[in-house]
Amino acid sequence: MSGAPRYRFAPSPTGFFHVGGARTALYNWALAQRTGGTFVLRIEDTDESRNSPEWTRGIIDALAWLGIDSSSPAFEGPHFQSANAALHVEAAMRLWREGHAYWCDLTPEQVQERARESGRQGYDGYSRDRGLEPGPGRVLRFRVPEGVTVVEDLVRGRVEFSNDTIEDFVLLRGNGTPMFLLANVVDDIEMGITHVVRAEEHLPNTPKQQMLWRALGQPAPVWAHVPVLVNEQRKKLSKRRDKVALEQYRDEGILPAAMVNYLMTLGWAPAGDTEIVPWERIVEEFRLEDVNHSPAFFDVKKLLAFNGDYIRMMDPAGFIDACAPVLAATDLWPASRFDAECFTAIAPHVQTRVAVLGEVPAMVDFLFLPDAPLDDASWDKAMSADFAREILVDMASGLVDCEWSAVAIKGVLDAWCERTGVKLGKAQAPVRVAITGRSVGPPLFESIEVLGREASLARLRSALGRLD
RNA sequence: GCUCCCAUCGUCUAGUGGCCUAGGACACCACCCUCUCAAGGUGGCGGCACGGGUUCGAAUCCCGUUGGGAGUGCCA
Repeated sequence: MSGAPRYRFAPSPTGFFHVGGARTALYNWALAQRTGGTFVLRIEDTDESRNSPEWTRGIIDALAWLGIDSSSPAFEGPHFQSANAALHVEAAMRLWREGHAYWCDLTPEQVQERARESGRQGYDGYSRDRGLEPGPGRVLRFRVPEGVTVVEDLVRGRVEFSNDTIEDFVLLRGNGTPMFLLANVVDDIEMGITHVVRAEEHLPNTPKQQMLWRALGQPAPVWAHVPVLVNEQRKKLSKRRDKVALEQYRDEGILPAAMVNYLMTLGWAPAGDTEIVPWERIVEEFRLEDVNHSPAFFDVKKLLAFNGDYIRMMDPAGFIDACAPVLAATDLWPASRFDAECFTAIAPHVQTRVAVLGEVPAMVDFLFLPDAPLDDASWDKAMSADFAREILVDMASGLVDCEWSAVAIKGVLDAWCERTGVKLGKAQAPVRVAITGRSVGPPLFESIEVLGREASLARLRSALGRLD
């Protein structure tokens, strides 16, 4: 065993990959990368039946999307906690033999009853000195020593817990199965974990775990409890009310680099005046000691802004490639009508106009539909202009034999504007609606060029017909 | 209730006793650019929760108040 640090990451078994978990994973990964350490993935559930292969697969896919590559030498796992049950029980028995734990035959109801009578919280240590042997229905409890437990935390500093506020917690259930807390520590020791970087919500449990490490004869790992992610109500992100599944953002067309960069700026900031920085710089600069102490609001608006920046940073070909999945998945047009060349031609114009890839299909659908997708509000507004009919007639004739380029097409409209004195900004509106169906979208003349002469003329005539 | 954590613009943050008249980013507003919408450019709005100390000097250190949050299972 070398001295290289080993960082444990354990996603909470929720059925999806939580954005908060994603950030913690990134912290661990960045640290492992910089220090030459190892990122140890652990699936933590003492109940094997809940460790579904799909869930594990999903975790690994999500991590890969974030750039945490399971085939990297720095990546280890997944380890399944439930596979180590025998080891957990063995450790518990050792703690009992050495006097660090004792058996208790009280039922949960009896424990509650005693607490109610004495007016004190939790278990009162009733069986501490009764010298009970193991037996069915009996739980093994840890004998919390007197004194104070000091947790040295890399982000919080020194945190003290008076041991008399910690009850003798259960290690082994009445049915003999190990509790999470025990399993966790035994696995950490077994896997040589040196750094535990996780969400702040685990801080109150830390003294218990640290006592377990000591009782098992091991020096505690380095702890780091990072602040939780909250919603606008300043409450911990919840599955019910908040959008917390990483997969959902991925499916909507958030770029992994943008998500990674944004997540890293929650509770931390790279040096300098810009927060948009490549992963390499994050690896170089990120320090747990610099992580903020207070909860951070997960701001989707800012995520979108980051994503827009990342979209614009892509080269045109890269953008086109990135759009492929959303274009293939859309049901806005029949798949057979999609034309890759058309999309390639219009792509640079949509690249500056979207914040997520998911917006792309709706912006170019008019190119792949037989007719302009009609938006009534846009139509009513644009066609109410008194020159609407006139301009459509003029374009319908002008486009018949003009040179087929965006500039030439613009020239036709410019000429009309010159004759009538109508501003181009006004004059383009009815044409835009006739061609694209909407009042907003990519630049008009390029759109017409890409659409083609025949289709454009057909749409102008069809709009004219509709005007009557 | 008990234990623990936290407190800089609306939001995310920089700041570790003098470089602070508190810097940046997102959002918002205005202007410029412009065929719509964006993008881009320029500028603006806006903050150290409160009260006491310590110090020549406090956003920064200490105490208290208030306000938030988390944990409190024979769950993980």
